[in-house]
Amino acid sequence: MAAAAALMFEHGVGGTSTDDVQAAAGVSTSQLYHYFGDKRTLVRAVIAYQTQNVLDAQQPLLSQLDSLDALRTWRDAIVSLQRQRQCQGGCPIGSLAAELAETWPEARADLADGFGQWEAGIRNGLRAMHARGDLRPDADPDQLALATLAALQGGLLLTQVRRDTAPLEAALDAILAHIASLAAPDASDIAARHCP
Amino acid sequence: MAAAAALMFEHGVGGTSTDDVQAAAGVSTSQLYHYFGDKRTLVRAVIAYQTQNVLDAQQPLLSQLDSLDALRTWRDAIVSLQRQRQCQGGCPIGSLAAELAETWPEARADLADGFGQWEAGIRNGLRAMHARGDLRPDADPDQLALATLAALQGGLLLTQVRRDTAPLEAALDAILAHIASLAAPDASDIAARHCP
DNA sequence: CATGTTTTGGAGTTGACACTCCAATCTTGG
DNA sequence: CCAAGATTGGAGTGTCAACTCCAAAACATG
Repeated sequence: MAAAAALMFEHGVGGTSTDDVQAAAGVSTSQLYHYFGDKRTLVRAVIAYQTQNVLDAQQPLLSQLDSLDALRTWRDAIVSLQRQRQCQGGCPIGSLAAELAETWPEARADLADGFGQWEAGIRNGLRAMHARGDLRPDADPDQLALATLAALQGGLLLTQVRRDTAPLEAALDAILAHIASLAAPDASDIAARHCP
Repeated sequence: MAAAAALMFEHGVGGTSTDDVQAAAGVSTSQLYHYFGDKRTLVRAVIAYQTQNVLDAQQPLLSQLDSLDALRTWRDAIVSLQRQRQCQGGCPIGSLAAELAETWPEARADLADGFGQWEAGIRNGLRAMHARGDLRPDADPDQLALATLAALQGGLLLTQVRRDTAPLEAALDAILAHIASLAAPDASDIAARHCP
């Protein structure tokens, strides 16, 4: 399972044969087919596994993503993770999505669901900020959450292709700056403001 | 060539056999191998073809992408194109990138180059705005261009997976709003500004 | 310990796919 | 009109990947 996920992350679904998975996991053909039935089932299991993996990894930061500082810490964590991977591999869910979405409706649904959960994590934080009055009333936290996830995915893709974290940083910094610009000014800001 | 590009856009590179291409293009095996040598060469030709396609399609808008209005028109064009495609297919370059980047260094380089040209198109417009004083001096047009392309790619991916243009719109609107917030205030804005 | 059930090993089958090969056809230059 | 070369058709080949199958081993239950 973990072996299959790792191989498919590295070589794509199409580039990973069941033999490869067997060799990496140290199991025989019959075991693999006994537990998974066929390759499609295996792939869907990998989708679920990777979704869970990503969500678990993000959980600690995601659950408290309700301030600009938290968002910046989150950004830094993602960038440094990508850097330590030498920009190889993009997003585990995003890569699967791009490869499978168009050719396999069931997989697309699974992946849409995975993205949905991720988006929900981000959305919760932004909604909390909004409810607390940290974001201006006219800001739409749901839309910002969607835009943030999109920026992350696009940044990861470009970063993967260019082998350079600059696009990821630019994308996340832009969306964070945008969120910051929608932050409700607090008392001290108002006091400090002056006419030009 | 066009047939191969269309098939690979729809079913991915792995999901497109040389037989499929032959059937779609109405040519025989020997023609295909006479002109392309092998599948790898064909795929690289498809990458070049799609890059050119995208750049040509964007050219009219991209070459004048030097104002907020132009950016908004560009955004609308992309969203409506995606909508009329019923959100199928994502970005021709982005899909290829996600599928091939990790497993084939030469293709990755080709795709990085394609993205580079696209980014350059966006960058030119933003640099023009910056030079003309439409953007605040502390805004970095190069970084904004990168972030814009990333937002577009991420938005397209999520839109493809969810079969709904909302993510694309959210992503592009966020980055455009961010650029707008970096626009240098003109005389009338300053006149209209007042202390709270 | 006996018997039935689940799990495992690995050889074997089937089909698809990238690619080859040579004969037939068309094009070109004299 | 002829010969040399370029181009085309399509059957054929080797490889590889997904999946099957059955016998052997492990395990459970009375």
